[in-house]
Amino acid sequence: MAKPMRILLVDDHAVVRAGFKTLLENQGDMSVIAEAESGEAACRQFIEHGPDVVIMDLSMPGVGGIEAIRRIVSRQSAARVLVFSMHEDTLFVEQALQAGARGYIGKSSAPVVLVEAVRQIASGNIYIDPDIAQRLALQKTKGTDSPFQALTTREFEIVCLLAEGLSVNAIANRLALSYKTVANYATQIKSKMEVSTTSELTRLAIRHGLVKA
Amino acid sequence: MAKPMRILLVDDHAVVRAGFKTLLENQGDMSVIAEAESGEAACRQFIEHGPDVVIMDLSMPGVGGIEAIRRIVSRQSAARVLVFSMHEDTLFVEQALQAGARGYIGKSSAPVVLVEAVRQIASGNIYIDPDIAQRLALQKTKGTDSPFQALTTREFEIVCLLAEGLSVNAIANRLALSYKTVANYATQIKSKMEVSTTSELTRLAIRHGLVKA
DNA sequence: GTCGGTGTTGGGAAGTTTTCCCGCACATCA
DNA sequence: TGATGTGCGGGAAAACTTCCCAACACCGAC
Repeated sequence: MAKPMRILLVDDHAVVRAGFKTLLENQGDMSVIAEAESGEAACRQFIEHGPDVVIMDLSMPGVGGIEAIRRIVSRQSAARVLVFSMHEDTLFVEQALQAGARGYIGKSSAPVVLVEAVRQIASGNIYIDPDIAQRLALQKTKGTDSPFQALTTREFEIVCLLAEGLSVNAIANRLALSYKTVANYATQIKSKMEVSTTSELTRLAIRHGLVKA
Repeated sequence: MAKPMRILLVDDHAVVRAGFKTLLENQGDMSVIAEAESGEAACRQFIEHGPDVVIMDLSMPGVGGIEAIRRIVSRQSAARVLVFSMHEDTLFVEQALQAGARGYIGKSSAPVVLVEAVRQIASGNIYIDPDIAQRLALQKTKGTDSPFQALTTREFEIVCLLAEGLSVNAIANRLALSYKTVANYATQIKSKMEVSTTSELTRLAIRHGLVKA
């Protein structure tokens, strides 16, 4: 038998990590060699351990999952990152893949799908939950109506944080950007979304599933 | 050894269920006898199996976890429900306990806490994640159950308009007040509600049904 | 390869909003 | 008949927003 796959598990949720770890290691050929509970920690662990596969939750405090993927992939373009996310909104899928993720599975995926996805990605393939892939394809064919699709990656990232209630300053801090940059983005986003207050933006984001109420 | 605890696992997230199941069954004296992925299914499974403990996620599509707890407890007031939730917002904790939950642990709880919580609840005790319990107690000493009840009439009026997306200026106009007055109210409201951004306030208002998303 | 388009990052300056502190009016209630 | 709570708003400083601009990287087109 080949040597076990070396997996880095990233989720801010300790109980979920523990569950995953048990689940994966029960496969026999998978080994969770490191865990991280933030984007920053994920980058550090990635550099230190060079895992075969990274399993990454998107919604984490601090630098979010998308940004973590971006950092990891920019350092090591062959990195194999599997996103495991609570949101199945196709907007997040697109953003994650654009950031360099090799796979995406959602909260309603069957456990066997997680394992299968890890295997596929470890072999260098790309794996997207069939359900999600189908929806994504469907949306692509008929164009779509979410106003948020007009946003760039950065804009999307910022609108999520804004809608979650972070201040411009807090966002600048989290993303390591100048306060001015974030403020400018915020203005631009409101203009693109055709709203004038942060409150309207928040409600729009909630309606479109970018954040929960 | 006593016969194993019979557990009903409720989470709309199949992979998380699988992880939990493995984790719990590794304890030796816990057995997941049924799973459900919606509030409705949870009620049916509860009636059918009469588990010793129900582990319930709150955020589920359709009838949410809170409503499921309410239904289960109304049918069987001795039911032992442990809430395991992504949100650690005390609003949810209060709602869950009020609905009849016997325990609450959050996303950042250690795995050992989940196991401990299950044991405590199975023995008829109540278990709340210490961190959360502390925050809850703190809030109780200085607050009421619906945070918006602490607001005066005028404040309430203004918070509704703010959450609907009106600017301070627009509100001043509509209510024929000085914009200074409204701005001062807005500040005071945020302080009372313990939020720092309008976005947080909006989400709070939506969660409490003051406005629709 | 150069060119233009687009995305990202931020400075400058002016304008607007927020915040904090204060005072006044008025009603209610002990 | 004060004490208190509520409604209202001014002043000043701090913070934020907006608009306009510039540099840089990257990518596709010619």
